[in-house]
Amino acid sequence: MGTTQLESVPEPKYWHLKTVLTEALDSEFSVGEILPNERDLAARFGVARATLRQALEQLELEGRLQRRRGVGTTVAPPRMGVSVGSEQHAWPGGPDDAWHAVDCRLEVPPAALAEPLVTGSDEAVHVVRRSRVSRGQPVASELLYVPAASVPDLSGIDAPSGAARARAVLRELQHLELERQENAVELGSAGAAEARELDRLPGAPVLVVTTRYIARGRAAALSVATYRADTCRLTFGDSGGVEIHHGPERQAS
Amino acid sequence: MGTTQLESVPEPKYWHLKTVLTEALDSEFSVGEILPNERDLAARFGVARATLRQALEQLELEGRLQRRRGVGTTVAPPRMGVSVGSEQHAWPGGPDDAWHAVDCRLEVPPAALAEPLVTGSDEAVHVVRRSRVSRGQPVASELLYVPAASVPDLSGIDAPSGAARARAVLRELQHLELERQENAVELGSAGAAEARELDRLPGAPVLVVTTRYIARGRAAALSVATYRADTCRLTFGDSGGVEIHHGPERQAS
DNA sequence: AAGTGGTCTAGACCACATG
DNA sequence: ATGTGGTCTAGACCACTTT
Repeated sequence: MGTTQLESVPEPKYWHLKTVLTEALDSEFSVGEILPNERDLAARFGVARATLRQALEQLELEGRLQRRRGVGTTVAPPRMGVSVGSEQHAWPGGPDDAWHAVDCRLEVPPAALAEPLVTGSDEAVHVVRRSRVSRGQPVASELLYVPAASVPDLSGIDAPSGAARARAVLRELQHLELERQENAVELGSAGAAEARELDRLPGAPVLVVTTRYIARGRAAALSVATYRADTCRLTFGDSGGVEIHHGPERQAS
Repeated sequence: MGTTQLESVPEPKYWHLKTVLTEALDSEFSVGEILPNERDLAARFGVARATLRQALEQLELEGRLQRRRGVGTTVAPPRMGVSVGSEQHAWPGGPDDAWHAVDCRLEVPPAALAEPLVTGSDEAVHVVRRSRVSRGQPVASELLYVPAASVPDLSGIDAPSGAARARAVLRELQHLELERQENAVELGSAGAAEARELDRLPGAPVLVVTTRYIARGRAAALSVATYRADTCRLTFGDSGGVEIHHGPERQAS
């Protein structure tokens, strides 16, 4: 024959690059190790920097690489499993929940949330801001919308805002009997605020977990939590979750 | 004073573009409507095509747009909620599950899955391929790994492969008593095979749902399901899920 | 054949972190 | 000051769908 009649559908360069890099990561690199810079890598592979970046972007999306402006590109550790929507339903802020309250303000929620909250469109609700840290790294940022009707006894609390008030709202929530909770996960991108909180650039991919807490047949609270998609694997249902390993990938010295 | 001393941190053009486009989508466009082509849009906004594309990519990632090569860019409908990990644990292939079996082969699973499956590294297992369609659109593709030990009575089945054998394997699974299941969700990108199955380009963002089915204290099956991240919102726990609406967005005529 | 989005290039400049 | 990744440009060509 002579010519190998394959390549009738030549795969894009960045795709091939990604494959090569993935194999290199699996076999020749250690977690935490820094890669050559983009200009050198591009030259080494004989492609334009933009093409190389296309491959690196995908690898970062898959949690294999971590890139930081001004610093460099490093090999990322395996994603950490973070548990969401535990089997035994529980209010946020209860014992053994991984969050810590940051702030609380009284605000009118975005129009997009009016329906699931069952509040009037212009009705102000308590907005509790919480953050979640795992292994010393911020992994999620949450906005918890609590209609005033869900925490009727919120009096005698002098703090009009701040972490103290946030904890007070969460404490009052526990008094309600939780019927059930509804969860949803979808892909999103970090807004300016979440990006700062998660130590990422705006637009970074995030997993958005929306939880509706139902009590007495009504939505007593609505949580919108954004998790770093590059570093997190969300586990739910029963304990733990499944560990997936890439390759040899030793620990960097 | 004079100059508005803001813009000390000027936001990137593509970010601003994304904001403008989002507002336009919310107020001036209908679901299914086609946008002007990229060259025209770029010219209209006075930016390079690559910059415009950066904005469009993010909007597609967020499920607001749908782009198809050779066709154009259209306004995407709201994401559809697809239920995963139903509350009442059940084996795959049971009554009222949304999947349909496609194929089944006997293969050695990728090394990365050996540990969660608890099989020997070189042990072949049944690999059932299933696909899931919702509203006439493919939304997910699954590989279900079933160790031979989990389906001991798989004899008298003459079909060595194909959909018939796949259904047989699933049927045999029901005989085991399911202890519990462990779920995890993470972000990934479609490989060549999944991309074809999901009607997307390779590298498209997907939500990977890994489920480990536990019976008699051992992993009796392992499912790796990849969902289209652009069109799907995964719901779990109790029924339904939370509906989020963007804006007016009328239905296209 | 025409029109669309997808890939690729070779540059330039900017924002950020570090020495 | 230097080096990194992030943004942006103005072009070119390719793969695909539709007419």
